[in-house]
Amino acid sequence: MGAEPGCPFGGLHRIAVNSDNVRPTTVTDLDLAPFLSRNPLHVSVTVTSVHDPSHREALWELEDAFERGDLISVFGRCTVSYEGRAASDLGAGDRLLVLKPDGAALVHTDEGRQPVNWQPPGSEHHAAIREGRLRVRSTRSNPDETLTVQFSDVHQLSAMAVTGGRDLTLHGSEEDLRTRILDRPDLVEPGFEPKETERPSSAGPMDVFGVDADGTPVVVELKRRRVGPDAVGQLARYVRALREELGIEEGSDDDSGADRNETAPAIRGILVAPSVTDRAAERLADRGFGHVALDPTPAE
Amino acid sequence: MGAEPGCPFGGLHRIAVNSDNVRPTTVTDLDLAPFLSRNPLHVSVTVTSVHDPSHREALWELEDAFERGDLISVFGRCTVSYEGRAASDLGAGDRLLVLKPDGAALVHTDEGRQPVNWQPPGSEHHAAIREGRLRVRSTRSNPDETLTVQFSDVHQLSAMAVTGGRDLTLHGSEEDLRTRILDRPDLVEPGFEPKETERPSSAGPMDVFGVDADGTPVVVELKRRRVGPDAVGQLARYVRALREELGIEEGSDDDSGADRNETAPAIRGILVAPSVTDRAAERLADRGFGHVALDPTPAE
DNA sequence: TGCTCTATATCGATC
DNA sequence: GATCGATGTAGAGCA
Repeated sequence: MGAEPGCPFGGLHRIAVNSDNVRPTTVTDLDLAPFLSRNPLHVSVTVTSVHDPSHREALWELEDAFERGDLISVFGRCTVSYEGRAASDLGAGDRLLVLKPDGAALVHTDEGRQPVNWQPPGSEHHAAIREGRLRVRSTRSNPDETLTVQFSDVHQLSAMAVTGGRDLTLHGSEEDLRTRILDRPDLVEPGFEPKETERPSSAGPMDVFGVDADGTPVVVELKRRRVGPDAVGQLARYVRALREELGIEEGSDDDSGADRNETAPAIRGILVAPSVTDRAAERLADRGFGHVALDPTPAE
Repeated sequence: MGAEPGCPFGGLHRIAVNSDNVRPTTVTDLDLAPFLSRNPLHVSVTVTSVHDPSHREALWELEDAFERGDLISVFGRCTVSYEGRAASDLGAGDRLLVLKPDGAALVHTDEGRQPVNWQPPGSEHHAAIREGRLRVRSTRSNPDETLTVQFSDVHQLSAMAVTGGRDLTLHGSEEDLRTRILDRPDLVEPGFEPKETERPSSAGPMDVFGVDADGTPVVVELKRRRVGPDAVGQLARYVRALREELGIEEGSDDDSGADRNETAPAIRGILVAPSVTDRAAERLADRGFGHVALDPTPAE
């Protein structure tokens, strides 16, 4: 690249000064805009970036990025307020605001996997300058919710045109567990025969419905990980619904397990999960349900 | 600010050229490092930013930012793989990687509130150059999990030292609902008297325990929003546990509601929530429980 | 650490 | 749009 005498990089690149904070912005495109241009730094075809922009600059860049459908990242000092299903306020601090073209908005601090405030996809982003601050507002309806981020300082704003590559392949989900059991029903118990998946009932669809070696109906509930009492309740609802549907007399529902064998429920329930908590095990025993320890994917 | 003849901004600011992609990097600090320095753009005391850096530059900046405990944002083209409780792979594409000093890592595409891949806080970030790509790896134990992001191109890397402002005040939570009920027990029903919150039981702590106008024990389950059948099951567990604990004969647990009044349970259950689903309403009726429609915060 | 439960949960399928 | 169940749920509180 060519360098002029006394200013080695004065040729292709421009340096603009923000009047309010006297910081440089470098522009690498080739157009010869006026010297004190506020144009942003275009570092490549896909990324736009400005450093310590004035609110006005930041506003322009945001609106352009909205227009382009860019993925946007803003570092800055801001306050955040949310009002909707709940309401929250967050005092001034340095944070990262991420704005997505699908309407999602995320406010991240330096801690936590979860954003401290957010707005789900489908929201609408708007930017404006109000009372000397850059205000970014994201709103949605049903439910009506508003997220407002007010920047006193924008340290860094970047926007990238994102293309493709959204095809995540995930292994080890509950679906893998179902596949595994349908492939090898004996993993549930010898003689188990799956008849139907997602079989409808008044309590909702059950994961796997089948019969055991004796021909007794079996409801199987699948969980990809260690489960608590709620999963037992879910299985119980399916079993109860099926009993009602088939007009089968209910087994005793109390804790007098002495005559469990005599009053064995005409429909069995089996919970398939890697493991269960103590409380869940108790409830399984109360209900007369079985537990099969099984992972979504085979151990190595 | 002073401008030298022929190069108006050659004084305080340096422009460095990356040998591999011939793009400028501006440095605004005042130290007089060698001309072709690879130093990043320090736009303020708190933010570091580099544009289209070489992998080596990006690596240096990442390691410095890790050292400083910065909040980091990286735009670039990358592949992502995860292995742990489950496993996943994601092909090449433009994404945003956020690295937090508490160990959290987030990979965001242009869609969704949720990161496409992530690592929770407590993980350890490591960066390296492998096979011509910049590899950022985040690992944790218990469970053992690894997230690997491999950049073929880094478009933009920013890091910010984040300070303070983590005190979120949230209103409209279940705690608000509890406060509201303790303040005005008549909102549950006239004559209701709260006795205890978080009262322990073998099924876990119940939200509110009290007595009604007749002195009958009442278990109150609170939900801040519309609820499904799971909440009824939860309430039922508390009521059952309390019956057992107090040695009270169980009310009938089936659907023969004809003699509901005669065998009325000696312990009542009330679900307080803005509304309930149809299925939940059925189960409430089955169990003989009540429902009180109430919001966490009063309607305007 | 393990267990239980909440969440502005989010997300997808299904009706 | 409402409902229901899965999630690599995350996160908090407590034993």
